[in-house]
Amino acid sequence: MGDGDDRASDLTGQAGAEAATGRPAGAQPPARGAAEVFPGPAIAVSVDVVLLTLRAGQLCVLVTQRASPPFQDDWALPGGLVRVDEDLDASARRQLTEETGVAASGHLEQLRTYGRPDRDPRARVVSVAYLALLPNLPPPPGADRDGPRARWWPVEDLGSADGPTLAFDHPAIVADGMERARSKLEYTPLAAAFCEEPFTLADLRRVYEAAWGAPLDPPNFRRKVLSTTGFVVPVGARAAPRGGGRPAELYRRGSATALHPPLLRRTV
Amino acid sequence: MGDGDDRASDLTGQAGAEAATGRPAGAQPPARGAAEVFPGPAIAVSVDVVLLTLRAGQLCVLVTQRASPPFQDDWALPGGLVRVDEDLDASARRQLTEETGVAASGHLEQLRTYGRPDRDPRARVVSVAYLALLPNLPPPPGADRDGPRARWWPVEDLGSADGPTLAFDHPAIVADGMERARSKLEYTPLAAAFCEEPFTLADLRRVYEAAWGAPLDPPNFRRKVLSTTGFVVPVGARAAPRGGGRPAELYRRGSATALHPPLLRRTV
DNA sequence: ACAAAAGTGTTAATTGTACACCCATGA
DNA sequence: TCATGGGTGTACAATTAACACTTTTGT
Repeated sequence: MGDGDDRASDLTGQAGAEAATGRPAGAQPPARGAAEVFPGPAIAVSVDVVLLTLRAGQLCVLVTQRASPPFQDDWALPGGLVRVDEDLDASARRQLTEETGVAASGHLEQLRTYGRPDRDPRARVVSVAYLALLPNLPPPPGADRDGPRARWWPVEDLGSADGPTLAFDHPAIVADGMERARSKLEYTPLAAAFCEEPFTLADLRRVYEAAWGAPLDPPNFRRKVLSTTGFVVPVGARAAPRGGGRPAELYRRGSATALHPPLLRRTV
Repeated sequence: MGDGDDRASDLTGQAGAEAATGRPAGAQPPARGAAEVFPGPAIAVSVDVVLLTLRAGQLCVLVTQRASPPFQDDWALPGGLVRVDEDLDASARRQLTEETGVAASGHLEQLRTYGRPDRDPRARVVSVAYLALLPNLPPPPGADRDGPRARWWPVEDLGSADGPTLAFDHPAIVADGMERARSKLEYTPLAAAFCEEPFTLADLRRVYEAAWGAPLDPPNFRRKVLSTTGFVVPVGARAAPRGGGRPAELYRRGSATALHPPLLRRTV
């Protein structure tokens, strides 16, 4: 190992803390912050949340408009610095609620951590990205409040000219979040996270169709879903028909966490 | 949002930096470290690497024995602090090489980030875990050197009484790494990362059998693999037979990044 | 010649796909 | 009674799983 360069890089998970601080690592009260133990320039830790929902048959992502440089007027994911005593998951929920007023119920999972040294021009910031999925929310959350402007953008518009310009490395984060969501639809019952309970099988099918951009055969979809135990459970009631058509049966989310066999996309 | 609590938590990805520093965020040279921009207690960022390999038909993980508290004499994953100007991926490769002498070629991917506030008793450390897969390495890397003792442990022994005690939250990290590897075998050609080139289809099959703990039918496995374009490419030679039996054809890794259709485990 | 491992062939069972058809409702 | 969407039935295609059989080597 080393040829004299900083031993502090050896710390987490193994020996070496006492080399960095100059005293035995074990004989001290638990430190409250890393700065007390590891001197030198620090790295900030933040979370960013990719919140996806389904609105009018389109997959949409929540973004807020930046009020100041860098990337002024561009659009950014909700997020912010993690507090010293705060768990990462809790931080993601907090940022979502504080910044957009979205109740942080629903599905939330860690996506990936982004740490390119130049991803934020102001400082070294490592960001833990989260993926959140919610049913359609009646009000565009956080719009016309005095806080940052927040709005939904259809993911379809993200690359196009009339779409938003995303700040930082958020284009890559959103793309990764989309891909995660799309592929998790295949082998988990996650599609139901986009549906408000109770929902119909057509609601559920439209989630897949919006995410994959291809129509699915309703009869076969129905059989697939119902043959997977624990995907959905019937609620014993029917939806009010809207504009003709037989009323559909209603379901709620089941207890399954994985789909066997998976519900595979046709082409790739 | 806020009722007076720290606006600095609002920083990354949106407005608020100037609130934390007291000057415009855009009108300054790029900061070299977050500490200059965001005062207050810092969070340390580290990487930990779950390095898996196949030895004698058993899936093994590389761990080093801790020489000092906390968790003295327990076993820990190779890892350490990320440098201020260092990319996360580069840091993972560096730690692996410095600490265990393992050439960081081969597959390396980000696994997940672990950030429970109490996961390191010394300080708040957020750790970005990586998963590395390598073919069997002739010498137990880093063994009988003056550095930290490093050795392979069969993952089978991890839970048992005669197995190692893992430090910190490393049991969970290793478990997550195993599960990631096991499921990626299904839908990516990652199994070949465990094989030294050139390899036989029997070598490849043994990877699946070790990871999933169940035998696979050799004829059907062969057809599956060969029918997936880009999984493996024939090298045009035969292996030397070992102790009787027809010599097997040799292959090397192909260019495919995904398996369609996937190679699914029988039961779950 | 026999054992062992690689590789080929064949068949039955399972699963996926396409689409015809019936059901229940609003207009 | 027609249009619309929900739900059932069914035949065909594709894939998988199981295993018999042939090939090529070492002993």
